[in-house]
Amino acid sequence: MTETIKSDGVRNMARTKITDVAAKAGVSVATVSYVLNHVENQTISEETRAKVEEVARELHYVSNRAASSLKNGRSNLIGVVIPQAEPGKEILLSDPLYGELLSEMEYKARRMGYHMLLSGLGDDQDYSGVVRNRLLDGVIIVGSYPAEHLSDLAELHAPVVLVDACISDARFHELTADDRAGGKLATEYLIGHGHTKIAYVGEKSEKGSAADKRYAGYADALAEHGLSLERDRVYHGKNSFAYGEKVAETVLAHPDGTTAVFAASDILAIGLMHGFALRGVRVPEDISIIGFDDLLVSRMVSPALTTIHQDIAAKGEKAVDMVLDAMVTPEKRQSETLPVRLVERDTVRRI
Amino acid sequence: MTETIKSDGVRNMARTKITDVAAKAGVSVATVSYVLNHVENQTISEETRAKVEEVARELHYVSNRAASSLKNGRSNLIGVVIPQAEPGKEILLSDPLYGELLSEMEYKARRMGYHMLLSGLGDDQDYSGVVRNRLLDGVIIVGSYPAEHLSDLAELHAPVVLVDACISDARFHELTADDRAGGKLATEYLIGHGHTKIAYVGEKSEKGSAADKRYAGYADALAEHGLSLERDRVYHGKNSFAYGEKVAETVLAHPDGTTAVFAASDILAIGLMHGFALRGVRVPEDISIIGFDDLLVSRMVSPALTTIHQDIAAKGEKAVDMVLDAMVTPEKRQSETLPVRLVERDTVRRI
DNA sequence: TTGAAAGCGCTAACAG
DNA sequence: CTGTTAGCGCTTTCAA
Repeated sequence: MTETIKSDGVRNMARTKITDVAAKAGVSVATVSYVLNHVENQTISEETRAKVEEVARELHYVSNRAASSLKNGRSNLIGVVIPQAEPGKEILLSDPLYGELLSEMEYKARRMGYHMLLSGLGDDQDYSGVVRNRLLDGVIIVGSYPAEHLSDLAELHAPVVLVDACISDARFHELTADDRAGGKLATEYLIGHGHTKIAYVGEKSEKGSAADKRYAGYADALAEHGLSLERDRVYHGKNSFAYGEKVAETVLAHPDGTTAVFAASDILAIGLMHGFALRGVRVPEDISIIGFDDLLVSRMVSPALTTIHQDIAAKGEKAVDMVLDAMVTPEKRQSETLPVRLVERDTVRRI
Repeated sequence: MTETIKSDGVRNMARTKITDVAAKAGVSVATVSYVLNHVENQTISEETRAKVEEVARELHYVSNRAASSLKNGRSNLIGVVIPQAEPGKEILLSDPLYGELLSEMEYKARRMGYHMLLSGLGDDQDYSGVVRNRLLDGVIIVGSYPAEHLSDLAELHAPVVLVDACISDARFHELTADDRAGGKLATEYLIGHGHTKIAYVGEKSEKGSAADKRYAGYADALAEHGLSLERDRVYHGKNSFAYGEKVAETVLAHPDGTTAVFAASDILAIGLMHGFALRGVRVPEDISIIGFDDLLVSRMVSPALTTIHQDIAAKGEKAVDMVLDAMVTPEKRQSETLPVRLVERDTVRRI
């Protein structure tokens, strides 16, 4: 390793490269490559192998992935995209759900020998350029993606897994929770506790989105139990704590009263709880509430939130499994729906 | 773009490359490179420039970063490391703080033309191999990093910014919040509200860590106000909701009573609140509590948590600024301490 | 069982 | 103002 001056004037240790290892070990670069990459069908004498490995260790050799990527077109990189709520702001910020999901994906990817490239995405932006530029081996998109750029994604060589996407598109693999069943479960639980004046609070969102399916489940349950879906008990807004807090007032103002709320996400439910508390309305004594997601924080609020649990850890891990599988069998389209279940805590009372 | 069969048998569209653009535009590859990279000091006729840009667009040309990285040794990639709490589990999972921080860093990096490589890290692992393998241009390490591998990091060509690190090491740039001042501020606020029996709950952690400095601030405030630091009012445990919930009982069991708690993190404070609620102890009527961090969730709990605010968004943005600056002026060591401030909400009462 | 050598696509020094 | 060309470090085919 000799001291060199780079053209930009930065003083740098020249990196050990495969030729250095080859020279010191007295073999060719090919042999070094074979040994270090554990190339199958390439028989190497035990002696040579040991020698190469020893020298590589001695020289602290680390391969240059730019070179191998250039050669073989792969990057060992999975791109994870979390589209942004607001243009230019907040990516995973607004909902802790994303942090939990990401965390799991990163851990799984790492165990499988991949790294994770994390990106937010503005409303109108296209990710396919990044995929090509960085030679990403696979892509996971969480949430919605601008419809006008879906085709560009589809033309990529890299498999794309859509997690909780609004659209169902045969060109992509998809992973969701059983949102409709969960919405139904939540609503039936309220009905089972004697509630009939049940409000729905959820994100105003595209057809086919998770929120939309949760709403459908709400409608299913009402219909099945002979309750009519009253439009004025349905509140649509942003999927945020702030909106929940704000809409609490509107919910309380319903002329006929409301005894229970199904919030389509925990973050909304927690906002509602806060809004109720602000107005001296007690949960669950005065009004019951059930959420959806089972965030880590949902058991931290007081009272602890009754909610529909989705296994976020499993979702993150599964998403990575799916891209990796798709890299091996690109022709097989994968579509998975993860089960949900009810978690009884303290925000619903029997009336 | 012709259809090719790769050696692995995968059918693939051959990528448009710079030679394709050059050929179609009737110029050399050098010219294309100059135009597309906006190379300074390289005067290109407006006509040529326009032609090249047009052709590049027509052909949907996207450069191959493996090739440029190989050539110039840079990746336009910033590595962000979040050491794991438990070996093999939970990276940013346990504390929503990380999600907020990450989010900001990613957004800033993206605006600056970089991508973010996110990694967790086991207790004994070394990141320097990744930095060399991926030619990372800069590294941000959040939290603690295994001391035995610090030297490897220091030898890298890439600048390293330690965010909230335990150690202060001249070989690295560092970014922290003013934890000690914050700890003092919190404790003084309690004292100012008439409290004298003030407990401290915080993570048992290394000397020099954020938690340690917050504790020092607590001690400062007590000393300055003539209160003695009673060891049996100091509770050390894991920085988690669960520990806060559990330790609530111990805090309440103090023979002389405790009227206020300074929790060294919001996640602990919220755990404590929950633990108190479980035991029918009201906040702030029966016991006051103040936290540290001002997480998004801290205003979501009821009552909303009084806490020391640190500007997590600013911290994330600053961290990225610092690595980018360090890439330009590697010789200048940067060390920044961000201010904190008190946010009065509803968990401390005057006695 | 090993080695020689041809690129992968791009940048930038240098020549024109 | 534009083009030629020598690599960057690695993988892999083919020959020995």
